[in-house]
Amino acid sequence: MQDVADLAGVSSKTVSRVVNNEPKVRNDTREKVQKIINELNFQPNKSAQSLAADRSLLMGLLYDNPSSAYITQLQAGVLAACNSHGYGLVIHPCDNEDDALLSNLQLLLASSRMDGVILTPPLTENKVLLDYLDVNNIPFVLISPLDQEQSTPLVYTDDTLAAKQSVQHLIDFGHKRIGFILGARQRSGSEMRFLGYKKALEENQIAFDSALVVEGDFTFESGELAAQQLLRLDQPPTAIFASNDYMAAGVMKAAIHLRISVPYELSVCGFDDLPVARYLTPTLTTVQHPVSLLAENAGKLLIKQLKKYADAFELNEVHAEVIVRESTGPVKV
Amino acid sequence: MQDVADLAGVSSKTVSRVVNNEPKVRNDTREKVQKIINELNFQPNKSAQSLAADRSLLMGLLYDNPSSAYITQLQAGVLAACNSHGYGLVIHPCDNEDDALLSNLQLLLASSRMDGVILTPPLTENKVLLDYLDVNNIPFVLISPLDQEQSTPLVYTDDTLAAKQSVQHLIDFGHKRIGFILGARQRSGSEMRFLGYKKALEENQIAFDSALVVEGDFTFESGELAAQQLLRLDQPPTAIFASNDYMAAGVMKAAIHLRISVPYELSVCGFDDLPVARYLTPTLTTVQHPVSLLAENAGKLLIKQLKKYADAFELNEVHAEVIVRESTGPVKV
DNA sequence: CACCAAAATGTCAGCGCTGTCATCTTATAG
DNA sequence: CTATAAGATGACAGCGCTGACATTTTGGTG
Repeated sequence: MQDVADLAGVSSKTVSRVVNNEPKVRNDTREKVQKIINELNFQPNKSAQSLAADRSLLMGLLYDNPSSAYITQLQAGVLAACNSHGYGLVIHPCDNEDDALLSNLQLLLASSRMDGVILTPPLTENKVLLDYLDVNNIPFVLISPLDQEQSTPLVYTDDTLAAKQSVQHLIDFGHKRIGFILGARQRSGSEMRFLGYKKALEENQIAFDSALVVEGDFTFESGELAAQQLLRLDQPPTAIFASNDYMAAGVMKAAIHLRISVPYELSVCGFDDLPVARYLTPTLTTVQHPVSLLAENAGKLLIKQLKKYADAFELNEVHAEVIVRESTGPVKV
Repeated sequence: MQDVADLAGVSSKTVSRVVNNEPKVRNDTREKVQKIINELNFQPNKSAQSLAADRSLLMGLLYDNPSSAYITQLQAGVLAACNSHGYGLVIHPCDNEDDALLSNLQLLLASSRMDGVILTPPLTENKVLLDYLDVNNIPFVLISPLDQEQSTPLVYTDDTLAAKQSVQHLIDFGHKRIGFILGARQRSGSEMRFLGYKKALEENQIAFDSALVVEGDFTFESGELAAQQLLRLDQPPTAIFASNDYMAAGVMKAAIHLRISVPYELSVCGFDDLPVARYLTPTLTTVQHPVSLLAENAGKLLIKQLKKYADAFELNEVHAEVIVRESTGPVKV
């Protein structure tokens, strides 16, 4: 830093100002310094910055999610936000059911001194955890919490619209009896996806039939059970919309065992576009969740809270998209 | 730290010595100080440590792997090693084919100042990268590199044995014509798995038939193509061993399309125990790769290099295990 | 018990940066 | 053209720790 200062003919403090994007630096000075910084490829020493400014320049990403595909997308998104703003990322897989969760976290916070954290479901509903963060004044951002009306900073996608669109896709194929498998109650997506299902029916003047709605909990097994229940109805559905891909995979298994051919006798639609969707036979029509983008926005939102002189971010709304593959087709005549 | 020193009646330097596990501290002093540390729940300030000692206490985990399941296991293992030794983890997904890989990495190293890195395939074969690390004196550990005889610190599992065992499992079911789908050439596992296959045949006096060996590249699609080729032989195999689960999933798809029932007419065996193995119908017999343990050992090995006063680790050999599920069964009579 | 080397402990500067506050420069009003 | 405030820059201490070196303590020796 002193090299830069000398070459630019300013004090190291001014270089610091430029590095930290502080105001009250004349534009030509800023440019001059920035030029030298680029030339010398100067990178501020993170440890020194942290020590002097008493902030770690670290953010934590806490998750308790069985889906590794979800996790890697999450990480990729948050990393993108971190990298472009000089933040480091501390990842922390945890177990929401574990009583020691909080004490583990305290240890982690004590040793890493993270400036803020990002929480994903189901941690977003963990009152004890949220209270702890509140009390200790640790800024946080929630990704897809159940309650999206709260005042806490949060990001989420409009699953309702996405679900509606994919049910519409089924309706366009002529389906009228469409089964729906609910997700775990405590996840925000569950309710929204169900709502989208109902909206699609409504818009197409198809009567809602509660017999066609079965509970699930996002696991493969629950999908299989739910499908068995649906397919044994007197008037079984011609299409099933599962609230996630694991349950859709379960539906496929049930169909195979009942010798029901997908998509000729039954259309199946999932949600999330997990890798498994591509490996099933037939491949699964599903909804691509922009997890990575969501996570990036969460990261930016957090940085905005942390930085004194943050750039303004436009956190565009993120859209989910229906991916049509082989598991959906016209209703059997 | 000063609090601890005062309470223990020693200088802060001695506390530092205890914290860093340095020798030349009398045992009773060490215990006394450690007791106060525990009581006060003292955590050394990482930034100050890094700044003063000129090391970041950070290690990097570099990977370019499409499988998110692999990645999360990897991370879990390395994190375990890091957490128990006061190290932080910087994760860095990268693209081995990208020409900018090195320059990105230089940036990363410049900003995070990682003390060492862990590389996974295929980065383990990237000469440019390895040279760069060598030249810049950045310690590294390789996970499952192609060449396990080199002098670089590395960890790997004995895929040969695991493959041999699962082929034995097929032979025990009475299979004699067993197809084998090779993995990508440049991955260490490919050759070892093939070797295990050949060894199993040999030990059971089954003649090796090159017509039963088909190339693949670890992708779903290549598995499907390979299976089509195998199943259209005049004397098709009664079992197929695929070098990973994605290809095994492709085999299942090919079987479904050719109306060959698994496991009644064809047994299928995968490798890696990826999540998809559980979601296929029938569920897939495969080999569980102890990736997490492997990664933990890699982390420990790296720390050993980095720490001046490292504890000694016993890096026990890690064993892969055959997981028998539904996709394998007795040969059809 | 004096002596000495080795072991144990302490002293203190300084790692590279930022916060605080002092100083200098500029723009604007009168 | 001066007065004044706001804007821009600089000087310097100190963040919490460790490395180098100084000092004290210990235990073994003759």
